[in-house]
Order: sequence, then structure tokens, then C-alpha cells
Amino acid sequence: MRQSQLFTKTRKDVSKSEEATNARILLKAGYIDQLMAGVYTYLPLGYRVIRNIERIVREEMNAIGGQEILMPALHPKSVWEETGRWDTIDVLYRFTTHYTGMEVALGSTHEEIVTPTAKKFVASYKDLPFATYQIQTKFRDEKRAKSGVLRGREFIMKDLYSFHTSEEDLDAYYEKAIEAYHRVYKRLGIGSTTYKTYASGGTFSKYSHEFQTLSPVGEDTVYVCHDCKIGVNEEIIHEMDGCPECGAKLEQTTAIEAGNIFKLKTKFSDSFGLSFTDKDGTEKPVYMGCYGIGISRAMGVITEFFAEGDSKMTWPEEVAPFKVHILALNTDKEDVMNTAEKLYQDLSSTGTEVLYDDRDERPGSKFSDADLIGIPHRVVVSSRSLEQGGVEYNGEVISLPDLLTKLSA
RNA sequence: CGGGGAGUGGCGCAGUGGCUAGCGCACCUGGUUUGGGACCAGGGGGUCGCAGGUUCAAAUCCUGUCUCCCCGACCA
Repeated sequence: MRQSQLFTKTRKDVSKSEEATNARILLKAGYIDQLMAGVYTYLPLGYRVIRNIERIVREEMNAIGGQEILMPALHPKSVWEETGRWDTIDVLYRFTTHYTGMEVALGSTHEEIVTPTAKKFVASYKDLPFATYQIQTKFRDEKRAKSGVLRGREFIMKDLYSFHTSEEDLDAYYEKAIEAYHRVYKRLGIGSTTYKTYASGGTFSKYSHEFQTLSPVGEDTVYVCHDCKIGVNEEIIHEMDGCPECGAKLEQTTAIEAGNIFKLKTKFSDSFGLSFTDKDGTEKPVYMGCYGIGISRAMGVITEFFAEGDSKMTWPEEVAPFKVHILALNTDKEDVMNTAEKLYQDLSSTGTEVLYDDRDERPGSKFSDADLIGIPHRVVVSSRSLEQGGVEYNGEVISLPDLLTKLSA
């Protein structure tokens, strides 16, 4: 894309009252725009990041058999009454419609929706197991939205639900999901600091698991073993005598919750009467699991991890809005513009995603904007580089053919 | 929801009762510039969050209200 055509611009300043690094970087770089507390528009650059995160998550969910669907965000009161959660989830947006006086909710999670749907298709052990997921906007009436996109009232989330004939089958799938989650975080660039963390199982089971990205700005306190890359959530630390995997002493730190997986077992199956007839002819409840990843929060976590101050950022390759950023420095020089244009065309024709800064701006502005936007590969085309026989990449001048070989998709 | 801070051109800010509300950035016109956010000259853009009150006079004082940010509590 030609940067001159991008309708957003970078901003030199954002309000000093906004302290969160992810918010400052993403606002300054023109990735997001705030509508109200905890509610943001994803602008072209930001939405490209969101779609890249979604793509990675989709690929890994598909790899463990997840079938993608899209459920409603608008829910009738009745399904939430079935589980008794209409009155107990305080973050649930509830309201009465104007015309019909019907009471409805905006979805904060979707067990109440997916379970009745599954019931319509599950009758026999032959119909199980399966897993289905969606990537959708969730609504949660947080008492206090904060930290930029890390805790919003409206956010994008992937939620996968699995359905099984037995607890053993659920357990086996749960382990597969853990591996898939590790692959997701690795591809997001935060694999090395995202630890599987033991957390309270709530009413469902002994433990659930979170995926916690270690961060000084994290709002969760976790106790970690760096050798095993395992953590223990604050709420259950009293039950642990050390690392649950190797027994070593745990170190206290802060982290951002990047994912959360639960064994729901039969809690929701029981509420909705989701059962199947087994081989022996007896009726049994379906075992369920649920597995969440905050997509928009992941964008914030990645920003926090890769930002340097609030003016410099480098996106990991797979999530970056573009792979290559071409800066044409001397816009009044025909040979510079011709070379940059050819490079832009050649790279684009191989499928490489390129942001081409063709704007009539001074070099300083272009460098500053590029630092902020954070595209991982930067190519500088200038009179100086052409005199030296090529373009600049990674601090050295290389020829166009060599560059194309390196950066072509 | 408790505590704190803040709402003033598009953005960031200054302005503690008294001229026609300023500054930087951005924007428009002309010119000079071009390797780390250029410079000169000229120009446009504001019911000072909203509502009420006090006063000869309110961005400024008082009351209410809305909103944003931070801390805490909360976070199926």
C-alpha cells in the first residue's frame, strides 16, 4: 500500500493522562482510535494486525479440528436463566428493548448459546467428539476499563468449545489445546514469555489454566518457574508447595492473561440437557471444555512486549501489518522514485505485503513514522544509496536483485 | 463502586474574576529546503464538556451533571 493513500496519520502526541504503553503506541501510530473508555476502532494498520492474529489463531484452531462458526452477540434472557447466570454475571450487559420490552443481553461468553445449538445435532456417541469456535466481539461491563486495549468493555475474542463422550476424551483434547495455544503464542512473538499457569477451576474442576504473558504492567500476580515456564495464579498459590511440574521454588511476578482454558465437564450439558446415547444404549451427559484467547488484547500484549518507549515499536513478522516498509527519501529525484516504485511493484507481485512511503515528506518524518509504525523490514531508497549501487537494508547497501531474493514472500 | 487527577481550535497544552482567550503541532497560500519529526512570510479555525447560580463582569467562583485517565475494589 502507498502510504500517501493511507487515510490515517501518525500523531506526535497523545494525552499525557493515557499512561498505558500499548495505548500510547497504538494511538500515536494510528492503529486504533478511541470511542469511549474501553471501546476502540481498529484503523487500517491496527485491523491488519488484528486479522493477522486471527489468521494465526484460526490456523491453529483448525489444526486441532475446530470448526469455525459465528454466534449471535444479542442473547435472549431465557438462555441465561437456564444456567442461572442472568443474575450472577455482573459484567453482563443487560437491557430491555424499546418496542417489545424483551429483556436481552450482549454476549460476554457463549456457553449459553453453543450448548443448546450442540444439543440440536448431538444424539449418539457417533456424533462426538467435535470442537467449534468463533472469533467475535464480546461485551463485558467492566467496572473500570483500563490499560488501553488490555481491558476493554468491547473486545475481540476467540472462544472454542469442545464436546466429548467422556472425561478422558476431554482430558486428551485439553492437552492438545494446550499445545495449540503454545504454538499460537510462539507465532505471535510472545511464546518465550507466555507461561501456562494453574488457576482456580471455579465450580467446574480442580484447576483451569491461564496463559500468562510476563509483563511489568500486568494486572495479575503469578508465581512462576522459569525452568518449566509454568506459573501458578495468586488465587491458588496457597495450595502449591512449589512448581507443580518440578517442585522448584516459585518466583512472584506480574503478568497479563493472554488466554484461559477450562474443563467445563458437564456443567452446561446438565443445564441444557445435552446428552447422547452411548454404545451400550445408556444416556450420558456430554463433557465440555472451553478455550479462550483475547484477540484484541493480544495486540496490546504484543505492543507492550515489543515497544521501546512510546515512540518505537517492531512487530513480529507474522502479525506485522506489512512485512516490508519502503522509504523513498528524496521524493524530488526521479531515479529514487523510479527505483522505489519498481521495488514496490516487484515485491508486491511476489505477494509480499509492502507499505511504500511515497509521501512528499522530509527524511526525518519518514524515519520517525517508520519507527513508530514498526514494520519489521525497512528498505531505504535514496540518492545516497543509489550512488552506492542499491538500496539500504539492515544498515548496508544491497542490490535490488539481492533484496528481492531476501524479502520476497 | 470508593479515592485522586483532568475536560479550553483537529491533536497536545497555557491561561485563579477585568481589553477582542493564547502557544506548539497539524491545516491552507507563496517561497526556500530534503539522511532523523525544516525554515520564512501570510492565513483560516474556539458558544472554554453540559446545565443552572453568584456578579457590573465568569474559561476563571458556587452547585449539579456528563466524560476521560490513574489507584483501589471487582474481573463467569
